[in-house]
Amino acid sequence: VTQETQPQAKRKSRRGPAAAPNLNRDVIIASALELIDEAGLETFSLRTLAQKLGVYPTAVYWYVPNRNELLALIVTHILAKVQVDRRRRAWQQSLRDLFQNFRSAVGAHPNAAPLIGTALVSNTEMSFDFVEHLLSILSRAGLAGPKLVAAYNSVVAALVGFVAQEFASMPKEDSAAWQMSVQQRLLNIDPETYPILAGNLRLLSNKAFILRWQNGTEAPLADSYEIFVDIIIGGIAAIGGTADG
Amino acid sequence: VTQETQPQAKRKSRRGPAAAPNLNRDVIIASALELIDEAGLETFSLRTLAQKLGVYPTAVYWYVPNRNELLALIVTHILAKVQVDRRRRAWQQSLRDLFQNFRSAVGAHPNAAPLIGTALVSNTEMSFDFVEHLLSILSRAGLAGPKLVAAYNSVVAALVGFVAQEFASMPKEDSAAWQMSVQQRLLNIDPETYPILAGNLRLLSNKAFILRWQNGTEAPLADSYEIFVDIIIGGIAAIGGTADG
DNA sequence: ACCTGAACACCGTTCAAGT
DNA sequence: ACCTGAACACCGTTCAAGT
Repeated sequence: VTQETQPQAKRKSRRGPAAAPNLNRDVIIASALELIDEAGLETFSLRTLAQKLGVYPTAVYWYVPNRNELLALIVTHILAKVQVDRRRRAWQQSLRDLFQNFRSAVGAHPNAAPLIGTALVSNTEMSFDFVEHLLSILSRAGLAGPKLVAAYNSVVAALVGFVAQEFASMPKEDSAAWQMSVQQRLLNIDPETYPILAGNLRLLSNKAFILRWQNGTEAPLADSYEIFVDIIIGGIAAIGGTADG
Repeated sequence: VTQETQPQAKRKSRRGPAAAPNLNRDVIIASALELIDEAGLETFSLRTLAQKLGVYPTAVYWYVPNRNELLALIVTHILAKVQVDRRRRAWQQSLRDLFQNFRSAVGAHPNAAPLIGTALVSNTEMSFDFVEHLLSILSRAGLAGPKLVAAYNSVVAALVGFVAQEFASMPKEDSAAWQMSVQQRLLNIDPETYPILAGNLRLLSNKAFILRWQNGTEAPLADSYEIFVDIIIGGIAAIGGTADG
């Protein structure tokens, strides 16, 4: 039953034996990301990737140590699009741009969003350019010492937290029945026990975490994100000034 | 070769045939969480869970529709510990408590932290108590309309973003070689190209995202978290006041 | 150096069958 | 109602072998 998984036959039938695979890391990463973009993370496997590449599954192991490392490489690839522009402007504007760039980069590959939250955290491949850029912004905000560290962690947490959740795939996004049930539960809320929720139901429905049935691809949270950035900037400004931690 | 996976024999040999499994949702969730706490998410499977329960893997399906739903139930179980206290105090203090409670709840099961980021987002099982509680805090902060929605999203993003990352497991936490390599890379940083990073290396090493080699279990980010909460509170106060969105 | 090919030890999930 | 038991269609990863 291994006949179906013989990629060589496919490749030869298409291009003839002269068409060497010419595999390499970039091709693997690009193909993997295409698969994830098209079909999502759940269906992604090294075997479907190999099939797309016209290669045996084990061939990938020549360029990538294992599946997890491949996923980390994909995250690096996605976040490489987060430009670090060195124009000297107000730190608020620089931070605003960073937030927008980050959201754009992740939003370009929403199906890969769940990877950001876990893989960025300790990405050795991640260039220090990002780190230095963020630190310089916060320094310009008047932060130093422990407050600088805390603000750095805060911004990273904020970036990842919002965007990863915004584009996180809903459990059964395709199921109309599930979407209906979420909406039904919201409509049946008791205004006595949940007055504020009931009073703002129209504003919150499908526009707030936990209370939505579509993710950022179909129902973007751009407005909330801008205010989110305002909150972070305002908060940093509030703790700034005295730089003694 | 299915002899090894016959749990009935084990059960009988221990307790005799009278010892019925008495399976139910709570037992399954508790056992699953124990396995995750002990061995991590990577090794967790419905088959190891069934083995622990002394039951065939398929028996679990009587109580849980599938693996993903089980993981969602586990998240709900963990976050149920986030107490909603209805004492009327300054909104700042209520928000501070919420952040601390959330971090404690997730920190009690760090290996399950990656689940929080993706599963909370659309958890239908999640009680509306949490939502109403957060909305009431933000109302007391003077927010209404679109700003209320945005602040709600911001707090959820902040809660999940920081804590999920703080407790996210490092790629090869057990590997001393990997830890050394991270530290080496940091020590070899060029102070010319990365002046701020180099100048704050001692403060940042193992205490900042991307620049650490241990997660929150071994190297908690409690100090950063407190300042993070200050930033969020300060930012909400800054956008508050005028409640017209 | 780079890829094939077979094999190992797993998975989640289904379905029919038992009790 | 609740669980067994077998089976299906997958996985990631290893290792030896080819070229």
